[in-house]
Amino acid sequence: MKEYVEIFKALADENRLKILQIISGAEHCACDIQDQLNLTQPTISHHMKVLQQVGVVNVRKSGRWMHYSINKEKLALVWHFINDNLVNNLNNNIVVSKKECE
Amino acid sequence: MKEYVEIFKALADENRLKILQIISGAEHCACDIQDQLNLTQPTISHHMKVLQQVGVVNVRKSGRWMHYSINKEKLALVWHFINDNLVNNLNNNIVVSKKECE
DNA sequence: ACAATACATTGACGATTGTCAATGTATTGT
DNA sequence: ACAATACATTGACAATCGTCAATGTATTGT
Repeated sequence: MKEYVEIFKALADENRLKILQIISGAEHCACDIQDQLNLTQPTISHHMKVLQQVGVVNVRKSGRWMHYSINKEKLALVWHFINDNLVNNLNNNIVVSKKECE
Repeated sequence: MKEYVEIFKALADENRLKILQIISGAEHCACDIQDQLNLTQPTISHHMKVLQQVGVVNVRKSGRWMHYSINKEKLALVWHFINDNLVNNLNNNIVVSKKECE
């Protein structure tokens, strides 16, 4: 579960969500991302590292360029986590004795 | 989109995820949640406020008790946001001129 | 070899966050 | 009316986070 906490932390930033939207259509290089966001290069680099570390983006290095793309499988896991654990509660938790509050 | 940033911030905490799991099975009061997490009452109160404000939990007051439950519709929206905007990119973004990086 | 390019790393800063102790506010039972 | 209960609010603190300027590291083209 701590894994999902880290993923949600990575998603909990407007600029990182924008980055994911940018690369969700097609693979993009870091310079490309920088052109579309009003941020410095080190900041972009930092955000890409965060997104990589939690596994929601894939990286492909080619010469001087780093090409980033969405890791759909990872995001699908997040998708399932929300659905199974929070919405539908598939892990039918042994409800620890509910108090008599009404 | 900023709305989803706030929701992901709310989900980006281990104790708040635990709270959501606890109430995902059935409605629970705050004291019930406190019994299952090793946190003080003010901290629980704070977390519940965060979860309420972004709309992922519903509240029902009955006398001295506050009864919390999952807002499934809201979580379904999060679920769709990830799927439509990040994984499948349904809002086919007008790809701003990709540079000639290869 | 050298300059230019694409990106990473470091260090610093203000801002935000999770937590708690102390205190406040309704509501219930006697 | 009064004590007890369930929860909210306030204020404080350490820790984390987003950002940038400065600098470092590969890689390419000349």
